[in-house]
Amino acid sequence: MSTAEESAGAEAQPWGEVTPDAARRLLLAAVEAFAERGYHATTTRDIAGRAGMSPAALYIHYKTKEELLHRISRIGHQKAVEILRTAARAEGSPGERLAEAVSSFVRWHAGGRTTARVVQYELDSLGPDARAEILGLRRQVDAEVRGIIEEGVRSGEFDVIDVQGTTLAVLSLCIDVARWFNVDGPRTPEEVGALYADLVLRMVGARGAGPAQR
Amino acid sequence: MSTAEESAGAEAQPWGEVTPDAARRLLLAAVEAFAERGYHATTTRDIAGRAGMSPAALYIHYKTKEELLHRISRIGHQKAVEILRTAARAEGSPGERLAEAVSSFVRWHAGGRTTARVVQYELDSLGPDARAEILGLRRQVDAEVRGIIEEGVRSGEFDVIDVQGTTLAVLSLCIDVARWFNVDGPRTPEEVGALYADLVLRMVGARGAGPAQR
DNA sequence: GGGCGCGCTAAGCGAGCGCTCACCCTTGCC
DNA sequence: GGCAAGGGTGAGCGCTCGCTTAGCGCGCCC
Repeated sequence: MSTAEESAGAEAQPWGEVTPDAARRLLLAAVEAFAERGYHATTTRDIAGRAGMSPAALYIHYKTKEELLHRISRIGHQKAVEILRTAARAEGSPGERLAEAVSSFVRWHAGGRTTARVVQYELDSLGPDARAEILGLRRQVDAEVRGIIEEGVRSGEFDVIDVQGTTLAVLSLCIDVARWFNVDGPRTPEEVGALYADLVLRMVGARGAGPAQR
Repeated sequence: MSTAEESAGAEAQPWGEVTPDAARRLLLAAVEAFAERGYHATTTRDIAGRAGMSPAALYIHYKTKEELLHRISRIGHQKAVEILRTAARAEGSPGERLAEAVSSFVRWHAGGRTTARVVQYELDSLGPDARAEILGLRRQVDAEVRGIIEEGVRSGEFDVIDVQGTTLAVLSLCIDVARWFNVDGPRTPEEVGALYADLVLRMVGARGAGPAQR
């Protein structure tokens, strides 16, 4: 599996596990291109060009253009699950863990916006088999967040009627960051993460949430 | 055909203003196709086929494939502005108007998911001029929601630190409904609208929000 | 009732697509 | 030095794309 050099917040080398160096450069170029123009509008010539290689070089490392997207999507989703799982299994109250889950998840979507865009918005471009595999990872993402919220409800710290609907809304809020976040905009990923953590605590009716209590 | 799906959202005649009948049929076919596969993955032959016409017929009513997207995007954004403006200018407290704005906006995204998908996610497929025009409409959307929140803050009914950031989050939450909503899923557009209105009132710290008080 | 214009189609153009293939370099092992 | 192996390239295949053009049928006005 992955090396244990993981620390919260900092993605050291996101694509370090892609082993032949040329394959990693191609994958990185594909992430950029897919995020910028979308999967279908990206040509294999464009990907190879960004990686400084000829169009044919792509097919030495990947069978098809779709395999590139599949690999990107799988690695990205695994990273998402890992981020949420780390926050969910940390110590602290459900409110603290939910805040940490949301803020780190948002930081990932804002800071690695190119990757997150591909991961979250190009799912439909995958074939049926690949999509089915990725949907399994998405269910894990949902389960981690739902778990924290359920715990908070059980302990009385949260006040939520529709747990599944609220889980969906929380994830939806985080994921949509990848659509609108602008690196040149006025907010840093950290600021958005903090704002969103506060908003989510309010959504679940966490005792002590909001600025009025300070 | 699929015109029946529009009835749930109570949109009377969504594309009534598109005047030559064949042009409207082509536009409707394009909305379906763009929503299903994305703009770049949709062929002009597919659009014409869905409308029951030959590929060349498209170019009698539209100069290019992009003009179709532009028209759809403009009409859709105008509808979005209209929905929010109606709610913003209604009578009632800021909380009541914000709840109505969110629930009707969400109902539109869920009930007319095909249209909303194209409107919200295919903006980047437009050329620079068309995109600039649409971005103007988006600023109006933002201004309507921000206006309600500012009013609630001024009157003391809401408790919000970052008005612009919260506005962004509220709109983001509504818009992302178009990504995940499933017509065959367990929730109706009305249910999602009601849930989201409640969540948003909690986000702005509205006095009296949340189920505990009900 | 003949000419005209409108809405539409069949056929096809040039371009660019995903992908393949024959061949060329380097590298490392004997 | 001989040579196999594998990463890389230039050229190009078959195909489909967005879009164009020549022409057809038919309602309408004089």
